[in-house]
Amino acid sequence: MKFEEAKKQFIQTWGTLGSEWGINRSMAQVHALLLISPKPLTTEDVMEDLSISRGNANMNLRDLINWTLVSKELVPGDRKEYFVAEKDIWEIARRIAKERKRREIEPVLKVLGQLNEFEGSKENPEHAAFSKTVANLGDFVGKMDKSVEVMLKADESWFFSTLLKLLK
Amino acid sequence: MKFEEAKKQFIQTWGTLGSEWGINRSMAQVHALLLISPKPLTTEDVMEDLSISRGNANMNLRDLINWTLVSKELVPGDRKEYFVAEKDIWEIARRIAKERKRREIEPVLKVLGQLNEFEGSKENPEHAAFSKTVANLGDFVGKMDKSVEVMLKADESWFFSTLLKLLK
DNA sequence: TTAAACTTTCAATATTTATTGAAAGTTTAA
DNA sequence: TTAAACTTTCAATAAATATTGAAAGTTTAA
Repeated sequence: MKFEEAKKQFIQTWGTLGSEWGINRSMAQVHALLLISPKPLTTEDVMEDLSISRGNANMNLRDLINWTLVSKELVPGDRKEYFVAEKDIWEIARRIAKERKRREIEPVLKVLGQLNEFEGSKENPEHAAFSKTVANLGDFVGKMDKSVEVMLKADESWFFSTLLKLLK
Repeated sequence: MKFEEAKKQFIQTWGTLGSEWGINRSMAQVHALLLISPKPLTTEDVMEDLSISRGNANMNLRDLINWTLVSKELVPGDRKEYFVAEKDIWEIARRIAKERKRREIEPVLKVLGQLNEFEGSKENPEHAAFSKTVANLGDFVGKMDKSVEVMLKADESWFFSTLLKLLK
């Protein structure tokens, strides 16, 4: 396989994976492009390489910056903004986990807590089943939340070695 | 909060979470509905409770069955099909993890493996950066894949206690 | 200042994804 | 058998989401 083909396939694969995980395809592709670039890229570079519009490139770069996966970089003597991606995969995973914890897990945890205080009677099977499910889920999501905290505090080698040495 | 309101909010919250994770909103809502139902439900029950069409209800129930999160149940003396959800949250998590591993992680792992065999030169910085990123990602995704395997073999109490006792 | 270089915004449009509902298909009781 | 009860399919439609590109906004060098 030629380099150009491999590059295309990498960007496309990462885009597909992104959309399966609720991330906009273009954003994942811009990320992929920056991940494999040895040097900072401009908005124009991104537009050309991915054949997308200026507005689209700009928006996705801004989103990636919000996710703390990409940062702006200044090149002395040049007015353009350049962009670089964090390259350390473990650091990327941590930043994504941190954001999703904050944006998704925590709000759900809050709602589940509130829902357990509804006015119901133990005699009513509907109410009883509801209580039980909400409590179990709250418990589980709480553990997931704590697990992500462990991951955020850990370093890569400790985290995986703890898990993996248990697998024959 | 009254039961009916709590129920609505639960279904809505689960639907939102689903769509954030690349799962169709209706499918997550059907799942939520079955999760809190003390008894098996028919397609009609689902249609009415969620105000969705027969086709939609049928499709999402079929999808949930494919994900092994819901199963058909026969009620003697009744021709209708009834549906029940797996209620054990840990079991649900394992089944989802198993499916996503198969559908998403494994294909990506395969592609990343192939991409490392592209024809490139060490001298070319583009090629070198590409190799490095692809190799690092392959390594990381491989560890994720193994971690999911650990989870699939483990039981809930072991899995979480191993992780959580490390968190003060 | 100012005008060129660059970035951001956003209404219009295109694309993708989900939903409907009626028709076709299947199963079962009699 | 057959016809009623039920399930599935799928083309049409609606809804949600992403993308465009031109205009507005901002920054900088001179």
